[in-house]
Amino acid sequence: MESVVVVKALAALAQSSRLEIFRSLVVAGGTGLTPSVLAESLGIAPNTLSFHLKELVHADLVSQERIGRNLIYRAQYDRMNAVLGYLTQNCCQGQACLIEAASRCDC
Amino acid sequence: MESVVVVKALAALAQSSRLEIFRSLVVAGGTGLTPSVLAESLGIAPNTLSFHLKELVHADLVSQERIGRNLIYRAQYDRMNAVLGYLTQNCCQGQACLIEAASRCDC
DNA sequence: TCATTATTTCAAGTATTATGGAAATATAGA
DNA sequence: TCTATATTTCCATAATACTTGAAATAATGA
Repeated sequence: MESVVVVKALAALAQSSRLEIFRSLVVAGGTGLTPSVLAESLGIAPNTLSFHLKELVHADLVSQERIGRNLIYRAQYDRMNAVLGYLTQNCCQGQACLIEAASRCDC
Repeated sequence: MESVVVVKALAALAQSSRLEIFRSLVVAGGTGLTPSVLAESLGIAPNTLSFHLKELVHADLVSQERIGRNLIYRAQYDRMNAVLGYLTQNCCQGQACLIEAASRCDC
């Protein structure tokens, strides 16, 4: 995974509204959530929410699917996992690491 | 772990120079690295490097120790792991998750 | 103490980002 | 087609962040 992509993903998550949005989507799982639901539950104005969702989609951390009048946003678990993995890669030059495992989601 | 702390940590990592610095420190492990070494190996001006290191220290992702004329910076693995864990917490409402493990470093 | 090396702080300029209001687009149903 | 709902886009403003050059601080050794 390229460092530029990782920076983009981290930047997308490094903002309180977006982190909340992403966390909501992670918890929601495969069902996903609509902007309306997110806007209401998080108390974010629809245009601001749209801006942040776009940011997350551009970072490939979230996917978008239209179903009728609604849009469904979902967390992209594989991309999230790749970003997490990047941070620990080659940790301690491979030595002294007891585990290389935890906090990955395989939904 | 509080969301504010996580945002701060993610913001600290969401910048190409800092991500490189942090990755170098993660790879270096317990030995740590001095600003001189980092500045040379990454090609970052010393004052710019200092700015970014401070950012990482403030986010608690990196620790600082003085040894004689040199400062030694080290990755804070526990904090990094906590941040990674935050992102996957309660993933998919607990259902359908095969593993809750990977990409954590236990140096 | 003085000079040197290591590192940080300060100030300033530019660029990027977040937010809000208003308007535009898309879809569905009457 | 008309209307309502859902969502996005556009624009302007305010705040924040990155980088650079110059100066300051810290620690060591001569």
